[in-house]
Amino acid sequence: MFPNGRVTIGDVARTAGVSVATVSKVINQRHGVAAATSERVLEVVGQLGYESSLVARSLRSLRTNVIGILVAEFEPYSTELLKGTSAAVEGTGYELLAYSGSGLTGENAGWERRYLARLGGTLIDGAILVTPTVVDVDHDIPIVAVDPHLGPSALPTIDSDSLGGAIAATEYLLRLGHRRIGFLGGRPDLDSARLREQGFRSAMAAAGVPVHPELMRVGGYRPGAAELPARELLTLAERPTAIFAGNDLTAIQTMEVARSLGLRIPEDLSVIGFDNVPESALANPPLTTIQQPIQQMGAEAVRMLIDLINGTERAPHLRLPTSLVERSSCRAL
Amino acid sequence: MFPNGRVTIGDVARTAGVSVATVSKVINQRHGVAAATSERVLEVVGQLGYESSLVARSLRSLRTNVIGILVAEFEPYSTELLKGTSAAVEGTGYELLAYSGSGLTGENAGWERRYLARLGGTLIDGAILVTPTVVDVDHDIPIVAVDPHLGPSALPTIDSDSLGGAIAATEYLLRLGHRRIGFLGGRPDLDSARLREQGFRSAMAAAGVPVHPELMRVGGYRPGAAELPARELLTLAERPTAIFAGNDLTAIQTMEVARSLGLRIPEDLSVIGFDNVPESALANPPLTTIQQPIQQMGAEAVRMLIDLINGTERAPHLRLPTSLVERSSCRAL
DNA sequence: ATCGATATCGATAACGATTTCGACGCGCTA
DNA sequence: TAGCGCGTCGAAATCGTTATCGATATCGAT
Repeated sequence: MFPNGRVTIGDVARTAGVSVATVSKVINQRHGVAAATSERVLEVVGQLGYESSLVARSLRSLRTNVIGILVAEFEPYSTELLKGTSAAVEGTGYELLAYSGSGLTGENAGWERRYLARLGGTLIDGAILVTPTVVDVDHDIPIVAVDPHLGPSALPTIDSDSLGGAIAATEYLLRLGHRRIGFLGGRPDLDSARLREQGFRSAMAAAGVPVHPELMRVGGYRPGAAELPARELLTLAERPTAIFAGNDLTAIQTMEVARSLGLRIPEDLSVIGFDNVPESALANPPLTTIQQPIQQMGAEAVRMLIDLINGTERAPHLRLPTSLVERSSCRAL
Repeated sequence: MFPNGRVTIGDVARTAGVSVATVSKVINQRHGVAAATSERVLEVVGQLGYESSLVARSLRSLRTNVIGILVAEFEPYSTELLKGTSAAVEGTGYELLAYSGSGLTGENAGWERRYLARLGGTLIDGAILVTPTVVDVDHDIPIVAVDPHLGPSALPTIDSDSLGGAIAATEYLLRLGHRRIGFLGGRPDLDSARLREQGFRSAMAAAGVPVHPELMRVGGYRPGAAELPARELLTLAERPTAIFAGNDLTAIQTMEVARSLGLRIPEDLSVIGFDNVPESALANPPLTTIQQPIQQMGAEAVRMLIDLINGTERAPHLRLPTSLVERSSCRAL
């Protein structure tokens, strides 16, 4: 019926015998249009199956009722977060748009800035940044950071008690009799990674156990990034009896490397992770780890962001508790 | 520096002392601009940190190098799929945009059509529809359906061997000695749900075991939707000794209902699911289920879609195998 | 009958980008 | 010297929508 395939506001206007402007008003429920006209327009809209283009709309106007969540890639942590945000957005009138770039890895830090710019004037009314590589962005729109970058953040943030969790994990290994404990850190630019290392060190110090520099490695949070340091750690002349990994992905990779080296878990090596993503229960053996309430963090991020959009003020920082979940990857020495 | 906060192509043009058109040509590497000019423009682009707006660009032109994946909500199945697509998109030059609406539930079938329209002329070059509620859409852009709707689909589709998987699940329960087996179906408009029921029936028939109509219920795939039918099934005068659930979410809910009714699993009731999402291993007890290669399905969807966009032809239907994974939710009678 | 207040409506300018096409300068040839 | 072709560049149209604001119609009051 229409040459383009797409039916535009112009088509509706022509069919209904009114102007484009009037149709726009009807759609957006602005006042200043007669009830009869409005009804006629709405009928045509229904007949033609017109839907206003999000792209064109967002180019012109300010509100889109869409909130964006920016992740580097969809790995277990960010998808867990996505589940939480998805559930929380239900019934709020907002829609969720998740954006992930390819090749946004390691070297090109600050990609969120570029993406926020690319998303343009406002495809989105606000954004959630997951494990951002920046501490600040031009506040064109409200932004909430989950698991924020190092340093005093200008952004409202949500994280979990990494310090306490790391202490709990370390004390757990200590209690099992381990003394030679390897530490496989996370993305070094993340506040959470620093706190986890700090928690590890302080728990070790409190127990009077020295930490050997050779046992401190950095794994990064990306899938694949932990393989090399894990291998280095496990082929040391004097191998650690336990490894505390900065996140579950790293821990799972460590177990794979260990197995490829002929080590049995937990008999020859204990491994503890951090996050408690669902995959950890699938690992072989099931991973003992520190749980973060990831989905809840996502939900809180949404609530905070919407409050920010609406101008309702709220505490700009929220820290949720962590807890130990014991499975089968650790054993007393 | 710039009133708007955002730096536009116009700002770049003005600063570089050229026209907007020239800047556009430089950005898009069109020929017809002198090397010296090009260099100067690129320098200004760098200085100002200009990024072209995806919104404005997509309004005017055809390609965006973004592919969209439309899901009703981010539950375990669709997020698993997301992981697969995310990994597959890496290195292809495409970016991934996941869109989920709120309140897109049950009653408003055909929401994909509206969304595809809303996404406009082309914010995206192609789309992946996950468990769509429609069998067909206006092919404005290439589209691939994962776990498609009932009926002969005009769309290229990807699914897994639901029939074979359901037969395997049923035979497994039969082998354990169960005869009175309840079936908790999935979204009835999905081809996979129909095939799973069909597989169940045919395996039962092959074993000469009658299926009682009172033991056939429909759960739906949504979180929360299975509670009522599960309760009905478990409070029957003559309770089933085993339940085959149409997907893992349903199975997990069934186990929760069972526990709330004081039933122990697997002592009093065996439960088997379908999908093998990571959450199933976290369930209590860990769920025995039929595995679909969900992430692989996502990866194949991306490959197929990109081939479609590029015009490279490919088989329009792909079916991946399923397999049984035994955990602890089933027991011999 | 005329005026002015109030509703209703539409022409038009943005929004930020891409693309077409004509203008311009320059060197070369007839 | 006039004409032609070529390489560069920019003015302007366009995409679909919303916001502004002037134009028209309606109607009660004087």
